[in-house]
Amino acid sequence: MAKNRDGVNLHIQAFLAKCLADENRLRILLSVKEKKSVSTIVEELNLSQPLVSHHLKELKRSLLVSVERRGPFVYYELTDDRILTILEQLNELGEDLLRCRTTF
Amino acid sequence: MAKNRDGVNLHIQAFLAKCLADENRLRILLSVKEKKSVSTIVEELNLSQPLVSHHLKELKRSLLVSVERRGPFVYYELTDDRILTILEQLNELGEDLLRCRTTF
DNA sequence: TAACCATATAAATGGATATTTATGTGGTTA
DNA sequence: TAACCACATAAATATCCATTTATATGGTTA
Repeated sequence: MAKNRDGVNLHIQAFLAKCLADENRLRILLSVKEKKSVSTIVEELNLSQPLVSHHLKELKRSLLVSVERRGPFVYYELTDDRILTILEQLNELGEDLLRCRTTF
Repeated sequence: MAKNRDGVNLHIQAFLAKCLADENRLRILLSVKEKKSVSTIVEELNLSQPLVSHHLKELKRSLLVSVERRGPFVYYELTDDRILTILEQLNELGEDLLRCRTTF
């Protein structure tokens, strides 16, 4: 896999970051910390069903969520909790940056 | 500042993630780990000068880089090293996810 | 099989954003 | 001041992406 001199894969990073770059997708991602059906997510977040399906498809493509069909229901679940840690760090960093800015 | 029940600010997270969601912007971000002038970045990354300026403007807007003018030169530098840690974790997570997928 | 439910997909639309090309601005030096 | 350099900005374009609306698929139950 191609890496630059930092031993880091820009493509992977940008790809995953893209998944985190939309508020609705983030809400869905956080929502499936516990395994949920599509309709449950739709109700919980008050988003249209096709929109939720669309974002879930993206999240699945990024392997951040996994899918399981049970009868007519389809359940989605967060694949790896580390994404939550990363999000927390993004949040903390963002707030610190804002604090510094408004301090000066 | 508005937070959801996870004590987390979706807006900040999505905003910062957007900054990381473009490969060229990532390259620029990593490049200014050491303070550099615009022209240096342009040469180093082989990107057009307006494109680099454009992305630097975005990075500055996100407070991820800081600016300093010295004579005719303008120097940009990473504001906070924590973004590098976050990028490393994104990379590690991404590679692990890929590994799992190709394993099964 | 028909009707129904949950979800996925397609098509259409609007808005954002990456990139290029052209031009402006501000500092420096002759 | 004029010419020049470094950088920023504007305008134009093209691509991508979020969202909506409409429709299809696949499973269930009558």
